[in-house]
Amino acid sequence: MTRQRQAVAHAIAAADGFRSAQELHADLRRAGEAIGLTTVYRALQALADAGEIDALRTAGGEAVYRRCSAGHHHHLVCRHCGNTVEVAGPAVERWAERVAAEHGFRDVTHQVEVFGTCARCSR
Amino acid sequence: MTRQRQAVAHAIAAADGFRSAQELHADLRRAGEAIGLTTVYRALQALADAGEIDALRTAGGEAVYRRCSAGHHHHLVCRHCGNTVEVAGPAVERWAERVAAEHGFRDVTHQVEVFGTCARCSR
DNA sequence: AGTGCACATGAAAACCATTGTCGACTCAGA
DNA sequence: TCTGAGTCGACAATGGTTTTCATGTGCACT
Ligand SMILES: [Zn+2]
Ligand SMILES: [Zn+2]
Ligand SMILES: [Zn+2]
Ligand SMILES: [Zn+2]
Repeated sequence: MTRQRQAVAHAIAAADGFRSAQELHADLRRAGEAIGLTTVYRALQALADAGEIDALRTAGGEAVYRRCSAGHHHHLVCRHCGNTVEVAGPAVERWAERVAAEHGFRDVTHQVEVFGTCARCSR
Repeated sequence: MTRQRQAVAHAIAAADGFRSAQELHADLRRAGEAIGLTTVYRALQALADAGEIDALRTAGGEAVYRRCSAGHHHHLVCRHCGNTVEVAGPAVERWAERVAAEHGFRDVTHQVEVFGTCARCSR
């Protein structure tokens, strides 16, 4: 683990909610870290491959990342401020398994995201 | 509705599963339709805005579209052949509403996709 | 310290889906 | 036929991401 990768891992761990590669790069530079944009992309990809962070794509096509506790769970995301709540969904897990089995599908995975306006932003 | 938009609507209706704008454009050209790529993008966007097709983004950042029956539902997608089954999910709807309400979120939407290997592809 | 080597870095260039521009075209209505 | 609103599409621009490649760095072994 190099200094740069540690810096990226730390930056994403310190951030709340979503951060794009470019934002993280700007954050790190602002904090005085000497790191290239390419390296940030590579570090994020490595972290995502290792399952230590979660990656998804915005409607605009930008990849965004977030730190993510271990274990399977889903997210409730404020579409205004990006604030994210991790939620468990046993009902969804069972539903996904059942509906897949009914249609003969195997090796099932699923993707569930709930978007809304959080209490703070709707005030 | 112009000839070009009809062609796009027809092409996506005839296709099974996902198709990107560029693929549809290639399909149409191959079929002898004189249509520009820009127009395909605009037609797809119009159809998506009208709720007549479903849009989502691949992991590679490409936007893909599929014909989609009216009404709210989710999809069970074969990750090998792209074969798609529309499924209703009342249990998921309720779960999403409840979990959002518990955290004070409003104006809730959700995105649920189930991926697996279909019966034909797992043989 | 010196050498060798595998791997990480990062600036710049390439990539590529998507969007903007703008002149040409279509067609309905006056 | 004139007019105007709307559509089309070749081309250029945009912008996030990936690739390239020359350089740097950590590390084992002497
Ligand atoms: Zn919020
Ligand atoms: Zn789940
Ligand atoms: Zn299949
Ligand atoms: Zn639903």
